[in-house]
Formats: sequence, structure tokens, C-alpha cells
Amino acid sequence: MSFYKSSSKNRRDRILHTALKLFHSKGYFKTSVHDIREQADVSIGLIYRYFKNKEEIAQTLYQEISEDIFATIETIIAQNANTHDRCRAIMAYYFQLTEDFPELVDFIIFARHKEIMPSAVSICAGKALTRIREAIQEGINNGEIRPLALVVAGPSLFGGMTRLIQLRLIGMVQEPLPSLLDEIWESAWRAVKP
Amino acid sequence: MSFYKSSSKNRRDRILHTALKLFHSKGYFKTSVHDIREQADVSIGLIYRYFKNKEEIAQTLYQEISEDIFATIETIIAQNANTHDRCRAIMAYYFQLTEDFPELVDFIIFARHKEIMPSAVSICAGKALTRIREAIQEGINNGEIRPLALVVAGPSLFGGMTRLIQLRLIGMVQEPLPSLLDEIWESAWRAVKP
DNA sequence: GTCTATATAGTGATAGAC
DNA sequence: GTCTATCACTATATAGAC
Repeated sequence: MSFYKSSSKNRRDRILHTALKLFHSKGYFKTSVHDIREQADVSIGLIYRYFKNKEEIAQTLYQEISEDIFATIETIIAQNANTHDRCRAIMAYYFQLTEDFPELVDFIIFARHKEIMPSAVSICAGKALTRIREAIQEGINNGEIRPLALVVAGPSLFGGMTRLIQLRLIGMVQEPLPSLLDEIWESAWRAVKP
Repeated sequence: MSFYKSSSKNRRDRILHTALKLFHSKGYFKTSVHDIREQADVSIGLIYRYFKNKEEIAQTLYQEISEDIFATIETIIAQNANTHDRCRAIMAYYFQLTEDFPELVDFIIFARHKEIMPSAVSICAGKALTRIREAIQEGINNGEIRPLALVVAGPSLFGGMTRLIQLRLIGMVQEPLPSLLDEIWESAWRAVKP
């Protein structure tokens, strides 16, 4: 479906794919449009035909990736019956995503969006994150999770995961994340279960 | 002691202080040396007399702040007798630091150091973080913490805190963090206690 | 120590041919 | 749709006076 899943022949997708790779390896601000041009093997003119400017490349990236992740989260929630199973499946999904597409996770979770896309309207939340919070709230309401403020329950459940992903991305964790899932999930759930 | 604690008359400290403020509000890459010049009310020439280049400003910032934080962590560890009390005090410290000097915490924890300071030698770890990890390992060894891999225990204990700080910095948490300390600490400790 | 003025290079973005 | 050539600007960094 998305530009990052196939090494697209489609030129627009190739631009996006290349941009994401470079944003990850060099950082957004150190990546020039000329860098993208060179690596994607297209012309400057073509890039500016598809995207108004560099920021719009980042915005497109953000939107398309967010959409994909959100869809998966929805599916996971639909396929699992309770908060425990849902959250665990979500964690497994993010871990696998990090192994398969590290540059994608880096961009969507750890990029400084306000800095990169100042003109975008408050995306910092992200649809997926909102959906996850709703699921947690439901768990609190029905007693699966002990009565915590939502603002605390979220970080309690997923803070460890987020930190592990970050450490993995900067090379400070050697183990593939899925191999740590059982252990970190056990911790996360102990933190919030009644 | 440090440049950020007093609104220094010292010009070098004023440059550092101003740079940190701007790195936080605009981001490192969108802050030009001329911006720093203007806000700090000094000349370009003076900035380049004290610092080789823009990156060295960031490095100095990182080093001096790290040093301060590390010293505090050492003190906290010395003043508390066990892992539980030490880690809780560390969490309280970071929360208070975030309220008092948000731009400092933002820079030291969430800046993309590899991107900003590519020529610096592997600072991503940070002395303070290493020290904290040692304290956790000690807790695992003496049975205060259940037998977890260190790579999992760290994020389990402090992942929630880190995430809360991040959310607070981007304005998605309204409550002052110290008011959430009891609740998040309870979660953190439940996650790792035997 | 502190300043102003300037060199240099690279970046985002456009124009216009094919 | 796709390309090349080029503009206008900004930013880093230096030179050299006081």
C-alpha cells in the first residue's frame, strides 16, 4: 500500500522513500533537497512538482505513515477483546515495526515535529496515540486497570516500550525488541493492573 | 554555579544561556548564530572568540549541564540507602528540574545529539544515565528488584517518567510533574519490585 | 575583550526548455 | 512529466580595527 513497503518504481514514492531514509540517517535539517534529488535519482524540478517545498515532504510522510499505523491499531483493537490483550498486541506491533522499518518509527515517534513542520496543525498527538489512550481509559473504567489518572496510566503502560524503542534506534540495545517483549510487557502490566 | 542558574553578567555565560533558550524555543537548526548574537546582545566576533563554532556551543552546553546533573545524581545516591529510595529521589529531582529549567531538560534528554553534535564522541549515554543504571543493577543484585535484564529494568523504572517529562515539555500535560510523582512512582515500582 | 564588515558556500526554490 | 540552469538569500565563519 504505502510508499515504504515496496521499493517503488513510482517516482513520487521513490522521493518519499528516499527522503525518509535520509531524514533518519542524516536528520531532517541536514538533508538538503539536493541530497534527496541525488539519492532518489530524479531532478530537483520533479521534486518541486510533487511537493510545494521540503516541509511538505515531511508532512506527507507523516500523514501517510500515521494513517497506516492508525489503521493497524484499529485492527488490533477490533481483533482483541480486552485492554490487556489489545495493549500487548500494540506493543508487539511497535516492536516489530521498529525492526522492519526503523527509519519510519524514528520519524513518526521521535522526530521533533513542531520544529520540522511548524505550519502543520498540532499533529503532536497523532491519531493512533489518541486511539490508544481511549483503549486505556476503557480499561480503567471497567476495572482491568487500577484507578489511575489517564495521564499517568498511558506513560506507565507504554513508557518502557517507548524508551526501549528509542534505545534500540540509537544503537544502545543489541537485542531485537520482539525478544524483549515478554519481559517488558510483564513490567508494564504489573504497573497498572489492580 | 552553572551558567543557567544566574542571569549572568559574564558574557560567555550569557551566550550559553541565550543559546540554550533559543535551542529550546526554535530548535538548534533554526537558531542562527546571529539570533544568539542579537538576544545575548553581544557581537558575532565575541561568540566565535569563545566558541569555535555553533556545534561547540551545543557541546559546551551538553557538557556543563551533564556535569551538574551527574553531581546531583551522585549526591542523591550517596544520601539514600537503597535502590528504592534512590530511584524515587532521582525521579523527584528530574520532575523538579523540568519545572524549573524546562529548556535544560529538553536539551539534555530529548535533543538529537548525534544530529547536533556529530563530532562529539558517543555522548548519547551520558554519565548520569550510566550511574543510574549501576544503581539499578545493584538493586537487582541484592534482590530489591526482581531478576530482570538491565536493559528492561531501566526502561521499566524510568520509561514512564521520561515519557511524562516529554509530554509535559510539549504541552500535553497540564499538571506540574511533582504533583504526579506519587502516582507514577507507584507504577514504576510495582513494575520492578519482586 | 570586543566590535563591524565581509568572504564564501550552500540551500531552498523558480524558470523555462523538451 | 521530466529535465538543466540559475537565482536570491541566508548562514557560518573570518579578518582586522579599536
